[in-house]
Amino acid sequence: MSPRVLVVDDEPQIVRALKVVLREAGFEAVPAEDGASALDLAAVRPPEAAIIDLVLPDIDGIELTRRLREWSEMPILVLSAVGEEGQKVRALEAGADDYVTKPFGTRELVARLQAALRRAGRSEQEPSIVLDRLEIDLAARVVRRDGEPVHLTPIEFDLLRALVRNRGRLMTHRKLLVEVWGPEYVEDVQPLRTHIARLRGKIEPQEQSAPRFIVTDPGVGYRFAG
Amino acid sequence: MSPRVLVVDDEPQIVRALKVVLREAGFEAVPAEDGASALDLAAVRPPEAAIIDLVLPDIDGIELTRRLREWSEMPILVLSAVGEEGQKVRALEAGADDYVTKPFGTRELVARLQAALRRAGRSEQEPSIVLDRLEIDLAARVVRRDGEPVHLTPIEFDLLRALVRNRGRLMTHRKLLVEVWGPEYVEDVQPLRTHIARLRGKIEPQEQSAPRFIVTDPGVGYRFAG
DNA sequence: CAGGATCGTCACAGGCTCCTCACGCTACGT
DNA sequence: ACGTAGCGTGAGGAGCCTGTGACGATCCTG
Repeated sequence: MSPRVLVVDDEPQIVRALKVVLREAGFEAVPAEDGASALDLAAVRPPEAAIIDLVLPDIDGIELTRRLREWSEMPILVLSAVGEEGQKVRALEAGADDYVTKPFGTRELVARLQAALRRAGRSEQEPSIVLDRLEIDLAARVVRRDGEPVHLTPIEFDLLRALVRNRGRLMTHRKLLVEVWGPEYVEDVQPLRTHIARLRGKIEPQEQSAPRFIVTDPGVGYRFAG
Repeated sequence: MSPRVLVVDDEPQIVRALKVVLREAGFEAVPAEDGASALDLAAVRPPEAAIIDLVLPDIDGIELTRRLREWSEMPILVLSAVGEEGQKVRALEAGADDYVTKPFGTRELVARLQAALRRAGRSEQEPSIVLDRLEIDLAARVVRRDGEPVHLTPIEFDLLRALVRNRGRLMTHRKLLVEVWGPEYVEDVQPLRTHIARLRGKIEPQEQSAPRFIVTDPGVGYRFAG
């Protein structure tokens, strides 16, 4: 079952274009041509996300955003034509998750939609993990060892989070570098090593011995033992 | 024990549908088919919340809302058919927490119900916190140090509240800026720093030392030590 | 066994974030 | 008009985070 995306726009060609784009990206577009029918559709069978044009025949996109936000936390993207950028702040205040100016690339739109969905799914509830005497609360960004809070630097925590989110699975150097530093740092393996070392020094139970949590996979990457 | 929700409606099919939906969402539905029996049921064993149809055999939903409000602060959702939107204001004035127009999606209804319960749980009792010699009463918007009231400016108090509501957890610069200043100020970290400094000056026990309450997480944000 | 590749560790220097403080602006009440 | 409260801004300095490069250890391979 592909995720449903409510598309609210009164220009048929835009709706048609979005339908195609979304289908290719694995979404099902649910079209609505004005605010009232959008609210009805969303009420009867709430979609996973919504793309809303700023200008609609009845109420404007911002008002529609506000109405949906009254009861739903679904990701909402607002579309606008050029020259309407001034509305951006108001749209975000009303609860929109992102604001896209026409003309937009279809790939950009899909990317933004997926990013919003990822954020929504993630904020739900990050897992809190306890093993041995190590305690990791990703949401609170807190790590404890033997009950005592351990201070981690930003990179150290992001690294640990990337590993823990995929615990049991192998994380290649490449994946870790992209996730923590960004795509342009794919080559810089040495800093990664250094930070892994520092992280181990803070969370591994005993010095001078085989790591319990962060295991090295020589030539490939690291994995968090879950 | 799942929370009990009073469902007042004289149409058996609606009641049956709501029963199923609520059970799936972790609630127990307590059905009543008219206002009189609803009042009886609520009096005998008060539910956590109520969903009331606008049209009932004896008294109307608004009157029932008013009667319940005389002694209860439970969240109340009023249902109405299309064309009855004019009643919305009256329902809210009578003390309803939300107003849902049929046809409604089951997930929307549940979302609104949960939102209302969240609001109720929050306003009911904003945590009043005492640690060391600091006392914070969020509901009363009062802060004391050693029993003496401390004056906080609006921004300072909102900042403290955002931190205290999430105490123990890290609040990123971004989150604090959105919560206190609004989404359009996401970038303005320096003012945040300044106000944190002023706030610390007013509530931290000793000058010239490591903060006891508002702890800095370098590169990420702040957290309130709870 | 020899060579090479990968990895862990360490000290260090640069840079960035943060705190503090003084100042100017605005809104508001006297 | 004047004073005050609340707020944002910028400079300056301290402290911490981070990347770097070198070195030794380990493992694999030929």
